[in-house]
Amino acid sequence: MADHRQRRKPGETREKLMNAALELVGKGRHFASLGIREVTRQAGVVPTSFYRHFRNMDDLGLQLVDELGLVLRRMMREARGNVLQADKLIEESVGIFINHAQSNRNFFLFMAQGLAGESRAVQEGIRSEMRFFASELANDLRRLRLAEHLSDKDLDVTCDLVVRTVAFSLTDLLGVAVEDDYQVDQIRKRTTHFLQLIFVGAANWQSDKA
Amino acid sequence: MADHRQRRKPGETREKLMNAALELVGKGRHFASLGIREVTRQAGVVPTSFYRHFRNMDDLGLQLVDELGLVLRRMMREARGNVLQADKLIEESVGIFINHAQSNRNFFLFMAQGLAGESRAVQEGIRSEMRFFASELANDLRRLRLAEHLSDKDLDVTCDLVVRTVAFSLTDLLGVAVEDDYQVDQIRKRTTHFLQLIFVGAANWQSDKA
DNA sequence: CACTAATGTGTACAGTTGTTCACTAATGTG
DNA sequence: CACATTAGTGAACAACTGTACACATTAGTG
Repeated sequence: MADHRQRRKPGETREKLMNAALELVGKGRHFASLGIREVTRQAGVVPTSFYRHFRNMDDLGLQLVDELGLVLRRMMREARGNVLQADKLIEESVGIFINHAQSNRNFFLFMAQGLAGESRAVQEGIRSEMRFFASELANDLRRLRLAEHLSDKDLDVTCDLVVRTVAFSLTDLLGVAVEDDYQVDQIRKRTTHFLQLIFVGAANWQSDKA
Repeated sequence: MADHRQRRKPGETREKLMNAALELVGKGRHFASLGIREVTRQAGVVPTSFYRHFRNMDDLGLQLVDELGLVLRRMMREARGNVLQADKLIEESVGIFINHAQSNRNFFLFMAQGLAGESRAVQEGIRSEMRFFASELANDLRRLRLAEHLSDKDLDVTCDLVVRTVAFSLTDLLGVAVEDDYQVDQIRKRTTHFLQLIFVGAANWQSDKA
């Protein structure tokens, strides 16, 4: 009777559910411990609605990974547009990365969790996104003529290490409050230091190889 | 009547419970998603026994972190004893690390999960273990006169990066089957390559700073 | 050897979970 | 505009959850 079930935009509930999961992750919960009822409750939706959009929680996780890919691509685009001088490349990139990580906090939290998560598929998806990211980075470095003395393989390893290092910094960043400027700045400096160390290593690689 | 409740060695059930949790983690479950009943079932113990040893699952996690510390210390001791020549230092250390990671698989799996886990305390505990590990590594490098041109701070950052890199490799390693020799060897080579890159960077650090 | 603290057990209960089902409203297609 | 499809709802269920309680057994103490 007083039944105001109304369908608004298509896919709206789907988004609400995905956001709800991210919100719970943002509140400190681990994705692997979330239940269907919990997510639907947070989304303000009846439990059965879940099945209209996802087969189970793993499925939801997979679709989150897809969206994560979009976030990463946006970040790359911005980095490519804003990094002008090569000498400030590292500082600027780290800055952009930290900004994105802060404004998409829950997404990156989900990513950090998923790396050692319980769904093999989600794990593989995130790894795949990281590989893509690394290969794009390698392209950029080639394009900017910043890695001319490195073999393809060595460049690949270097970029992989860079991406891993940044991903690990992510877990530092997500462990401190967004408004804790001091700590955030510490992480920024340390991450920059890491990357500089790696690039110095890459720059001196061949010669030391003998 | 036929009530064979018997107390064997003290702390035996405690161990059984901790092992049970690790076993479940080893089977692909995420620690954050484990329940008390589930763990006690796996341990072959009645649910109420759990409370004799732990206040809740977080508490169990914390105690696992403590044991993890012991495992890491054992690994360090072995590395210190077996790494003879400085020129093979990286290869040998990576080898020892991989061996330990394989034979204490579930422990390291737990560690990898806990880094982005749901209990802040566990997270902090693991981080603390990693810091300790890094500082010990710094001591060793100093002792071996392998980092004489680096400031304390730069050495600290370098060792931190090394530990993070190895920890990340851990997640690669735990993602492949123990008996998949080819993949394990790939990971070993890649990790070695990472560390060499970092050490080349460290060796050329000051000069490039200017 | 008696006694106390520690440990293990069985039962119980209220709350939550995932999932199914039949039903209804809105949407977009022809 | 009829109609099939999609999306949302509520009630129901059996299975499982964490936790509390009273009780039984053991270990180690003096």
